[in-house]
Amino acid sequence: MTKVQQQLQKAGLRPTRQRISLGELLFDGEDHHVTAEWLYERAFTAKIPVSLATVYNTLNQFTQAGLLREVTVDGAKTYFDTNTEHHHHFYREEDGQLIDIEKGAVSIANLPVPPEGMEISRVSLMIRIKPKV
Amino acid sequence: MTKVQQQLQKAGLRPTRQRISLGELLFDGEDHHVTAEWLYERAFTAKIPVSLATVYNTLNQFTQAGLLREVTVDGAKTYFDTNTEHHHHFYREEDGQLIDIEKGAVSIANLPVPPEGMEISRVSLMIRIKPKV
DNA sequence: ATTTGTGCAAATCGTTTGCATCTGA
DNA sequence: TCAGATGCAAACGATTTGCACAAAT
Repeated sequence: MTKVQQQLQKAGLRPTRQRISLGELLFDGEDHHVTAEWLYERAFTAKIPVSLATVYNTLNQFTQAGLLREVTVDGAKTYFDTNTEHHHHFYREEDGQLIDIEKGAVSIANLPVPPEGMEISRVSLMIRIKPKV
Repeated sequence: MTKVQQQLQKAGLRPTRQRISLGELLFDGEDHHVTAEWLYERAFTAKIPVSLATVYNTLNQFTQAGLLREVTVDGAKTYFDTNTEHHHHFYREEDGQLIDIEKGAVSIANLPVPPEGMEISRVSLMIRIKPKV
């Protein structure tokens, strides 16, 4: 039983062909920031027969299971980050790529107090970058 | 000539009925975070005949002209902020409302250095909040 | 008179869903 | 066996666009 299969099992997800295959593409030890579309194409070139709908479903399930973290950028696309630790991103405006910011490379001083009766759920910092002129 | 008309003129936008009306709704001295849909309904109840497409177009033009600032939150909706100064937001997860964070209430220590050949274009901090349990 | 804006409906994009069919435990 | 997963195509919601008509300079 592969590592991916174990992860799926622990998450209560049936280790089906497509979930295992997609899992293998995603969890190869590196950090990835993928869109559904990207993963779909990647699977296609890897000769893994899977539909786009299933890729979406699978990404959402993986996210629910805590295997991925959803990152929303501009409007449009949603990224899924294989690095599920809390961290921030650079966002390259030219091509829409996300780049991790090393944990600890930034710190936010004196977080503002949330309004009465509210508590902070998540803090996200996004640094948009563009080519120097 | 009203204030809004002057703003439009300065921005090189023809002061048409709908632009003036929408401008009046937006720039009433308070800060607003509006969605196209919201403004459309607001205009409707204010008996301003305008189509949703025109609301979108107008918001985009105002944004280009620097009269508004676009704020993207989750996926889906885009907000337009009448406060065009650089500032951050609380985001209420329960109802999707944006709340300004007073300028100077937060500070980000040691911003990370962008990758080679890149420069920072914009830094945005979004603090998601939820009701205390 | 010319240029620019507006309204409508159709088009687009990313994403989700309904449903019949398959598949893993 | 049989709940749960997959594929497809159709449904979706937010936003944009093409084009005929209307209004501003």
